[in-house]
Amino acid sequence: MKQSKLLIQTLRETPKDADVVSQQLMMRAGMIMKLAAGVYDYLPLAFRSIRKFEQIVREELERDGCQELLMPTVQPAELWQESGRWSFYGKELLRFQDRKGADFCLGPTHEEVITDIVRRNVRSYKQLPMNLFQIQGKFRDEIRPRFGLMRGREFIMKDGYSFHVDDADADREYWVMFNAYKRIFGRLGVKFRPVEADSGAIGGSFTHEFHVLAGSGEDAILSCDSCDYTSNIEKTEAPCLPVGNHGDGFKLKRDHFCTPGVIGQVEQAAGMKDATHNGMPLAQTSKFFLYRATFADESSKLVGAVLRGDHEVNPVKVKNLVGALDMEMMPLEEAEAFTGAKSGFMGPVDLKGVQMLVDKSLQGAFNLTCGANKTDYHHFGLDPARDLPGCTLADIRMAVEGEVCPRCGKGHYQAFRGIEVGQVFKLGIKYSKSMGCTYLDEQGKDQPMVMGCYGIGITRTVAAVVEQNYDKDGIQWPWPVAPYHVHLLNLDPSNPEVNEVATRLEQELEAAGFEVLHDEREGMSPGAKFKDADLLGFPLRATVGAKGLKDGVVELRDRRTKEVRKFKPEEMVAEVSAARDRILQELREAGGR
RNA sequence: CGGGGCGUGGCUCAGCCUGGUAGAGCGCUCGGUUCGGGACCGAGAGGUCGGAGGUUCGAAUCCUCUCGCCCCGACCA
Repeated sequence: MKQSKLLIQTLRETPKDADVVSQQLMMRAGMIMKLAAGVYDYLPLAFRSIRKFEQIVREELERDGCQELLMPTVQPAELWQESGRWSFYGKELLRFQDRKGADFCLGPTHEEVITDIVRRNVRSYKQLPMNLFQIQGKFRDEIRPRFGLMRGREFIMKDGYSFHVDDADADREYWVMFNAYKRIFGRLGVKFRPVEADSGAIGGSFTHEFHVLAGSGEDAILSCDSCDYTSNIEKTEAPCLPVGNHGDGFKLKRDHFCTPGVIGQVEQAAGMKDATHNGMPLAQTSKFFLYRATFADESSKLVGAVLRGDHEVNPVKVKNLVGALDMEMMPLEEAEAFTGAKSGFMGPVDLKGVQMLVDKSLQGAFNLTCGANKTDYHHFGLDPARDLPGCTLADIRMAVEGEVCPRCGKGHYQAFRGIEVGQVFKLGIKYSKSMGCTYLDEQGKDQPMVMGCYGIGITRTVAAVVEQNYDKDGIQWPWPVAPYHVHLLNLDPSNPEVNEVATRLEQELEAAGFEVLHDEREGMSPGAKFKDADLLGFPLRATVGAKGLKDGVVELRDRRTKEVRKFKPEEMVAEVSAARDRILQELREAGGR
């Protein structure tokens, strides 16, 4: 490919609204352009990388017998009403009407459509299992799109769905997909981790997210340094860390103390072992949160969470524990009206109609302090077991880096940041049941199919690859998803000899199966071409110039190691092949973990 | 949704406070000199100053409304 004909405009300056590295570099490299908030053009170079990654995904999924199909982006409301999600899916679902006033939406995901397809085409257990996938544009009207391709509103996704006769077979397929995903991300040569994740209240089954590790990742991951327990912090099991009870084992009766000004000092207070404040010992504080949880049947209830003062509540755990569909903190004014105390003096005692959850690190604790639900007063001597009848003891806190892993009891949590690029999920019969996707079993009885779903964010993965592969000069594409393999720089295109050699090398390399971008643009200084080549970041850069040819040599440079080799033009194909083999070998060794 | 900021040529931005001929650098076109890490000279093309309304002799600039974009927040009871 001749670069003079390529649709590309590299930028010397960073566009001002690009806030993450992948977005900055891909915009500067002329790969993507922003069309609207969270909506991007994928220009030819980016599209090549996208297509290459899609191809990897296809190959690995087809190895496991998955079938590719393509569903429409526009979906009728009826299907969503059938599954019940038309009303539950929030504002992320972009809805609109056609000229007749019929409701439609842009598909953010395709459970409804695929379930409809399968229920109309599959009747017998003999046809199962079946695993179908598509690669397609999705639209989710995010509250706040950001981070370029990593959190766009429109993006390309691989979504796959499997259908099974029973739970056991769905579980089997889950692990088949789990391993397929490990191969897929392994082939990219990026550092990634499969991560145990929150599966939400529905189904309650297990799920893994696949994360590409990158400092700019939106998700926090904790990984045990001894066993292989790795999980999203939303889900990470927190070890039980009981407080030593204050008061030498004397269980005090609960009483309240005037403590004006003790607000928002829980953290500090908890750190001061023997400190007192207005006569109130602060060694053992508790903190308290009030939530309103809403459920699938549109009912709602109040939920209270009680934790050690120095611990952080994990709202996802609280939400799942009560089985809520959605949960939010009670607005301050409402909470003040409900408890009768100003912020800083609310507490869990004697609140009616509140499901009370107590973090398990408070098991056996007594003599705790807590808000007294009376402004300027705190209780001292709180004993959850005694004072909070009907409370549930559970893990509701956020685990923290460095804590002992409760799974193996030996290792400690290490923290990572990750970009979620894939997820495998067991759906169960949520959709097949509500939408009547059934099969006839061997007894001729109607049974709902058990489903699994499997997603990979294609465009997000490509961005994540960039997040993990760049230096100050530009991108460093891993071979498998590089837009081109070789950037052939023709430094003197007006020099007939140089031009002849460069053109011949382009043809030879392409004949040998390499993808070559030949920079034969005229009137550009060598420096400018080098800068552009670094920015675009193809794995290999071949240089042909008058200066080199005078000595009978051309050059090959590795974008990553910056190693340069000089040799005769006729050795180019062999040199590129050798470099490719070496790069792919290193990639295999680095792949996976 | 709450708070803050920004909309001026393809990109980065100045001009606005204090109203009076729309600017710079990069990029683009043409000519020339250069030519191994973003060269230089000269000549050009390209802008309803996001949009609407208002104030004024006169608005990129002041006022009102509106649209778009960006950032922060939306867990410490």
